[in-house]
Parts: sequence; C-alpha cells; structure tokens
Amino acid sequence: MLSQSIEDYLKIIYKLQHGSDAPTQVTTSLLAERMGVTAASATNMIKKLAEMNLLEYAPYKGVALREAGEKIALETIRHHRLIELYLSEALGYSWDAVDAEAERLEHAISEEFEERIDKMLGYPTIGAHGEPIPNKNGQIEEQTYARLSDIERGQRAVVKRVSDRDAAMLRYMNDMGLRLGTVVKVCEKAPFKGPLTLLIEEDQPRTLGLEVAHHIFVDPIR
Amino acid sequence: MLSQSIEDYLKIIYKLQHGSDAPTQVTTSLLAERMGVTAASATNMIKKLAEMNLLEYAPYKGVALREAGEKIALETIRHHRLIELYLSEALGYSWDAVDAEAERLEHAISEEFEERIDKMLGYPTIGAHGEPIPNKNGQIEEQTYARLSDIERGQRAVVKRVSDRDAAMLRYMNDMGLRLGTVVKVCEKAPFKGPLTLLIEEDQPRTLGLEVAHHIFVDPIR
DNA sequence: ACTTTATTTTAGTCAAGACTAAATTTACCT
DNA sequence: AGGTAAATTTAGTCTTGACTAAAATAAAGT
Repeated sequence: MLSQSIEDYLKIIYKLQHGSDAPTQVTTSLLAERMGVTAASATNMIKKLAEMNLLEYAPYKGVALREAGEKIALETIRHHRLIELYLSEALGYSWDAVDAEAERLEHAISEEFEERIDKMLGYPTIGAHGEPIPNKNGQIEEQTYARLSDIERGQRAVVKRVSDRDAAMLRYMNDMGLRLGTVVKVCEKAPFKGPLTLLIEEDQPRTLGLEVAHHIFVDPIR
Repeated sequence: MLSQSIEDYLKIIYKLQHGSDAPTQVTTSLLAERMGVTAASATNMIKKLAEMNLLEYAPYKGVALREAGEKIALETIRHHRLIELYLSEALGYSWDAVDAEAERLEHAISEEFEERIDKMLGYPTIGAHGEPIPNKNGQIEEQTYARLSDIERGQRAVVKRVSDRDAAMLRYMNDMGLRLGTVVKVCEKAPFKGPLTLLIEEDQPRTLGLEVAHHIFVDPIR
C-alpha cells in the first residue's frame, strides 16, 4: 500500500503538470508550497519517488511523472472527484465544503466503495466543480475552457467549471448565484483590470472582480 | 488532532472492558493481540496514553480508561457504527464487508459527515450487527442478551445482535438466513458440546456449530 | 519457600516524513 | 565574465509508532 503522503505528492504533481495556469516545469518549491511543506522535505520525497520509478527527476530542474506515477495520481484524483460529487449529490454538501472532506476520504476508501458510489452516481464523467473524472483505466478527457475574465463585453457564456483552490471564493461564487450550467452575460468591463459587470441568468446585474472571474471557466454561446 | 493509532487503542480498550466475554482486567498482551502489535509496542502506547491522562495504568496489572479516554473511545465507536450502518443501508454493503471499510473511514470523517449520515439514517440507536450506537454525548445503552448457544431446546428466540469479529463467520451466518430480527427455534441440542439444530423462520431445520451459536445474541420469546 | 514459566517492561533500532541550518547550484545583472 | 540573489540540495534532528532482545516482575507448582 502507498502512503497518503505519496498519493498526495503524485496528485499535486499531476495537477501542476496539467493545470491551466503554469504548465511549464514542476519545481521543488512549487510542489513544496502546494503540499504545505518546506522545500527540503519536498526534495526528500522527490528522491524517494524517483527511486520508486514513479517520476523523472532532474536535480535543480524539476520533476515529471512517469507512467506508473501518473496512474496512481489519476486513481487518487478519481477517488477525490467521485467522493466530492457523492458528498454533494447524496449528502447535500455545499460547493465549498466537499474538497476538504474528500481530501481525507480519498485515501481511506476501498475499490468496492469507489465502485458503489460510481454506480450510484450513474458513472459520472464530470465532477462537482466541473472537473473531468478519470475513468477506471486512468483515462481522462482534459478540457480547455475560456476564463470568464477573458470574455468580451456583450458576450454570453455558460459556466462550465470553477477552480476549487479557495473555499472562500467558492462560497462567494455560490452566493452570487453561479452554478455549473449558469448562463452569464458580460455587460461591462471596467478598464485597467477593473471588475466586470455580469447579468446572471437574466437577473439583475452583479459586479465581479477580475480575480474571481479568472477562476471561472466558461463556454461562450454562439 | 488524535492519531488513528490512539483512537484505535482507546476503542479496543473500551470494547475489552465492556465486552460480553472477559470483563475482568485489560492486560497488555490482550490489547497487543487485538491491535495486532507486540506487547512491547502496546506498553509504549499505554505509557503514552497514561501520560495524556486518557487511562489509568497499573504496571504489570492492566489498564482502565479514564473519562477523557472513554469519551474518545465512544466517539470513535459512534463513527464506526454509524458508518457501518450507512454502508449497509445506503450503499448496499453486505454484513461481512462493512467492518473493514468502516475501520478506515472512521478516522477520516468530519463532524459534518457524521451529522449528515446520522440524520439520513434517522438518528439510529442500533448498528448493522445489532450493537448500540453511542449518542453525540457519548452515552450508550449497554445491552445484555443471551447467547444462542445457551438457549434451551424447544425455546424460540429473536436474533438481536451478532459478533462482528470474524467476517467469514458473518458471511456464514448470512448464508444460513440469519438476520437481525430473525426468529429461530432450537429443535435439538447434541450432547458433549455438539451442534444445535435450528428452525429458522419456520423453514427447514439447519445445523449450527456451538462456536457460531456462541456469537449470536438473542432475546428468548415468552 | 524456591524454582520455573509466562507476562510485562526496558533498552535500543528502524522507517516515514517532517523540520532547520548550511552548502551548493543556477540564474540573472551589469 | 564575475558577483549576488534565489532556488535547491545536503546534513543532521525530531516525532510517531512499530520492532527485537534482554531484563524484570508476577504467578504457579512442588
């Protein structure tokens, strides 16, 4: 059995490699920051994972997952996203609470548990925040959506995915009435990285900071 | 936060103190055996728990939980039994599979998770194998049932609780058609600790070894 | 009461995975 | 190209919770 720690490291490396923000090189310090440990600790673990042939390690340069490592990362991510969706659908958890709970549960569930909730949810392919859920074979359909912050004025778009990095931000989005599938229209964009004004589902206009809009992924209409 | 290990030790000590088999004195070796560790390891942990004022430790004699330790034990047991029932009721787990899964999950769930499944289950007081579920305040209603092995010939009784120590035995009981609430009648008891013959729910007679009957707790009728 | 045996405790190791402080490497700037 | 700052790695420590082997204690038999 693999330790929780190892699963977490691999999961985060995968996310960094395939994330929408910085798909350059996964450095020790970036990994350390995401794991909430010091760089020295990250180096130790990296050496161990390289030893186990789970990743490619170029000292002072960075890491890249090998096939075996990616497989474990995707299994862990699958667990996480299935659990998040289950908590949300079956237990009524809110958008911002699922991540923390899933973070601990993902390491504790068996294959049987995974299969049962997968079935119960109807073999879903999209998670609670719009993320793709890897299938049992570790295949995943990476998506590419536009950021709401990049949408032109006047354009309408459907909310497809939100970043789950910040629970407070998720709660805020939720309070604004944003959900997966919500249709928004950009009415106004203030200059100099100013906020944008949105029409959410034909309701009254709302103003949203760019920072938040940057973490909302949409599909423009027409 | 308390470690999984600590929670497990306290839980097992509680069960040994209140178990139906040997409520004498909880010894180091008994605890070690149930935890699957060596006696030396158990001694170490006992000293640590005594240091934390979670239990009373008389070297060479044994241990007894103090109030704080019992509270933690009961919380852990509550988690375990709620999860078992949830797995059984909501996810269709079989009698013999719930324990192993709950064993890992009990340390991973939050208070919110506990509350949500508690509510979903209708605030149950009896677990999947008939055990009492401690309430949120750590109160528990200890039961005293007769063992099926002690029931007189001709007597009828209702199955109230089964031991969950051995998954294979649980599977066997299940295959025999035994469930909580099942009515059985003892038709025959072979001498010299021989097997007993049962009538299960007015079906055809079945023969059951004493060992198994010893782990089935019943409430005699009339 | 003394000896043998079983149980328990002590002493010393080990592995995981974190940390700090120091040394090293890379990168950047003029 | 040389010098400095930032990033990374190395070296050494710590904690948790296991282990083995040896010592100490308790229990039991004659």
